[in-house]
Amino acid sequence: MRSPVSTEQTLIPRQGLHDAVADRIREQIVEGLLEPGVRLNERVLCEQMGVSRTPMREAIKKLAGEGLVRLEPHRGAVVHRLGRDEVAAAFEVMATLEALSGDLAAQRASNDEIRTIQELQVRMERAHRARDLPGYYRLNAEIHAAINTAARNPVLEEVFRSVNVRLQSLRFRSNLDQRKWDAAVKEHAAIAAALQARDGPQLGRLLRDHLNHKREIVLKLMEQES
Amino acid sequence: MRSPVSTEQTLIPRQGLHDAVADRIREQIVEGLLEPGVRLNERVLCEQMGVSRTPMREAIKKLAGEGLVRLEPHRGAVVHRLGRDEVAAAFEVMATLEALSGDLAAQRASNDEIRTIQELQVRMERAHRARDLPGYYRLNAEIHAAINTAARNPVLEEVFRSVNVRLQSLRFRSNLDQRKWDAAVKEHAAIAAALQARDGPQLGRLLRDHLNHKREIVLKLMEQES
DNA sequence: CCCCAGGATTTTGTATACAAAATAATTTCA
DNA sequence: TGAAATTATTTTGTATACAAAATCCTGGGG
Repeated sequence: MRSPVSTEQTLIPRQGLHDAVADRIREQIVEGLLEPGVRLNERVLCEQMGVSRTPMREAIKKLAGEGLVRLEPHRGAVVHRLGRDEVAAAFEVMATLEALSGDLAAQRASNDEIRTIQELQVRMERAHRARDLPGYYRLNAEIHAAINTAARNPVLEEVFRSVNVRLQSLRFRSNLDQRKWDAAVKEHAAIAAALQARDGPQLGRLLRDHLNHKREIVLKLMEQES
Repeated sequence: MRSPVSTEQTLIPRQGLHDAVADRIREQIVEGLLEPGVRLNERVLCEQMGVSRTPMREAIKKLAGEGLVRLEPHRGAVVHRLGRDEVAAAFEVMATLEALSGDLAAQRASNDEIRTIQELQVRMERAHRARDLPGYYRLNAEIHAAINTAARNPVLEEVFRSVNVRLQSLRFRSNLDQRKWDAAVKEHAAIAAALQARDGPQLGRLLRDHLNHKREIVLKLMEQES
């Protein structure tokens, strides 16, 4: 299924079993292993992960706060199902947050950060030419995250991640067609250029449009599937 | 073992003790009863509220997810202290979210909602003339919440509340001077007018500016106090 | 054959018990 | 006397136990 987890066990300081368990479940939700609508059975999950119910329940409360699961009184937690309207709503918010992120990043990014992002852009274009979709997605996410970091606004960063997590379970399966893919890469080139020029308003506009296009693509895909 | 819990048990449908406890603690933090920096002692809080540690800990995890407290491994939770930078960051995000909220509300609000907001505006102006600061704050918050609801974007609404909660502990003590107050009311009149005209972009701009002014006021007050 | 009533079983919600880490207190030695 | 070390106490972290609600299963009646 997946090579040993290797990496991120010690990178980010965990706060105990709560967080480790929450991370595991979140991963399973985002990757689709836990599908929307299914109920989280505490006993089963506890046995799977070899922990008791106390940290498990605390983890589930955390995920509920993130909006990944919904709590039903006396009936446990179910994986939240994103409807068309909610996806549209989330993208509306994301578009605005990305625009702010870009605007701020253009003002505040260090030259080093800009250089790094340009480099990521080059590597992403390379992945695009190689038709390496997973690599493209990874680099794409890294670029957006880097811009976000360069915006020097921890609240924005946190809110951004919070909304983004819910959408990630969708994008995983959105293998877009070639034309849309080419267009997205083109948009990213313009984004990189605006950042290089430190043109905040322009970068904001481009990112907003970029996200709006992404929204349309995802919504189309959702309607196809249903 | 313990005297009956008395108050507010049935107002809002709670999901169990977790949420009830979380609401109580959140209230105490927002109202300043639990000051920034203090450590939450589980035993003490449990005795105060007459519950066991299990729901208490779940509640604290929830508050940590909301950013109101910070979890320190093996040392418990401390009430998060908002520094100048973080307040500025939060207002930057809020300004953008309010702008989006206004833009969407202008497009999507029902005539009924607009009427209701105009009415709130009238009552707020009345509170202003009467120098009724608490009433003013309450109506002010109601107007912003109403605009937010009219925007018909549940994700935005949730994110908005999430960021707003952290700032509420500040605004409580920000009794502004008369001139600033007058200016804010004037801004609100323009906001109400733009909503009436359903001018989304204009309403967005006004709300963004309004929040930016609020930010300056709050930052000034913070610097005075320190 | 379907539906529903009622008890058995599972599952969540809450409380308590035990283990490990951190804090506080006390003793010992320079 | 003062500081370090060691022990005692408190506090958090985790596991288990018990209560109440919900689900499941079975049997009876229409």
